Amino acid sequence: MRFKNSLSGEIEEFRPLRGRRVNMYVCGPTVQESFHIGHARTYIIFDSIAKYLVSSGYSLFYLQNITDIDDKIIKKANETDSSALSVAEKYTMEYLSLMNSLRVDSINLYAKATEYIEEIISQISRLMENGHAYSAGDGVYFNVRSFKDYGRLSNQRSEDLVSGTRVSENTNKADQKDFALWKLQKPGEPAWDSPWGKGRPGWHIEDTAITETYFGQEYDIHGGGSDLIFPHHEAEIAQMRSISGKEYLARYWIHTGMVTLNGEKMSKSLGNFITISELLKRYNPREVRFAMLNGNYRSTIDFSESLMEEARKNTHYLDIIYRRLKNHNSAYGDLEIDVTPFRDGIKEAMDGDFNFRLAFRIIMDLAGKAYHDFPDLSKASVDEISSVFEWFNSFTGVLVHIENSGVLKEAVDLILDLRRRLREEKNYALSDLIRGRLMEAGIEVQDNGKQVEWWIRD
RNA sequence: GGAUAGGUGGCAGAGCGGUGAUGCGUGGGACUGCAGAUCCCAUCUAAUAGGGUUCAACUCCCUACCUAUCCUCCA
Repeated sequence: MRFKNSLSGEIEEFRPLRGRRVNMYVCGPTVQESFHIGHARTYIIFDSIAKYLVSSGYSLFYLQNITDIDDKIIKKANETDSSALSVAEKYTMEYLSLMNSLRVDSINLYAKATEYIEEIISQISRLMENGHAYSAGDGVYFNVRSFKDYGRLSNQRSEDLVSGTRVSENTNKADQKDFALWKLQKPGEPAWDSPWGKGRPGWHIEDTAITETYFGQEYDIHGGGSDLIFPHHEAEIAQMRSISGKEYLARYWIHTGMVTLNGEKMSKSLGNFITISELLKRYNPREVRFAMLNGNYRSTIDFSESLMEEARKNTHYLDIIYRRLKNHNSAYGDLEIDVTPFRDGIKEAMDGDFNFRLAFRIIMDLAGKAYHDFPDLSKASVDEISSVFEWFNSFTGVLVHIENSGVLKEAVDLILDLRRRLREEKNYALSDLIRGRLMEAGIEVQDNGKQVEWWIRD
């Protein structure tokens, strides 16, 4: 398996530190505001990458943090006359629920920053002891000059970094590049005890505290949106490596591209975002996943209706074929289709820097072939094709869930059988009424010649 | 100004040093009680500009220009 490592800028062969075991960490959200399509894209991509790693035989520990204490959360709490805790809790719940809707369910553990204060303090103490951090007027800072590789991930030379024009000067810092490890409490702010006084952690330290806890000082993959490369990921590297003295924090870094709206980055601060909830009112989760995966994961995508419509069309096409394969209820033919080239093609696409777009194209080709030859297919071929679909679905999550057993199926089949008789009697008024009512109840019905197909709308 | 991706047909987007992927859209046809879906055909002097390498460049190299993102919080 090969993919682009942002640290080197090269596509590299993936070699985990310990055999088939893989530790992957992805930066989660700050829970202060509703989540938008950009978040959806990043987390859907990593969900699919995680699932692909698992389906390729790796034993994966996928860890994600949730930033539940931060300046913006406090600001939001003040604006809404509530506590930082309740703001964080509200949006944490919303986040988890959205991820659940989007079938993002590969994360083994969500770690909240506030539950790792002890570990955070331990890291800051070690940084103080070995001279990489210092206490200043309003908190504790990391001394960037003390870490020679600062800038390596983002390819920035340390000297080029501070122009001073856009950053409001903080006179407590010894150097403008330095970043906060611990912020001392201001009136009304939530705070924890520490050797440097009551306060709260800076943004970057939670990640290394959490990853050190579960993965140790060096691990395999670190992911996140490309807007986190600088300064966030640079800071994480500086913190952990200054403690560990090791060559790496994570061996491989994967960064996802941004989502723009009318050519401008969708972001909380600009306010030009479409929330995931709004999107889910108009498109089902599988369509959203398709749209977010259907392209190079590192490229910027411009969000548009046509992007979503294309995803909708393609998803529906796959649904039709997959449903037929799974609900095969007519005679089999004797045509054998060799699925090996399709399976290998998808594998090759995915192993080559997670080329979802190409994998999608190949599954579409297989779908077209299956549809075209459907009546002639042998049972073995139907099963083989289904298994390719299922494997594909195991990491993309774009296929429809097939309801092909149970009480509901019995009931719907019965209703549709009665409707079939009405149609034979040309009682279209009643048969259309039944179809209409089933549709209202969320059951799609399609008449394809004599075959009637139905499924539950999602 | 520095860094990182890119600039391909109406749109989205691959691949390849030498047969113009594919999807969406559009046009036409087939099928159909209706709705929906599907199928077939068509849609093309496609490569930001200018140099260079080569028998041959969209594909390699250089230059310019343009776009997005980062250099402040951000997925």
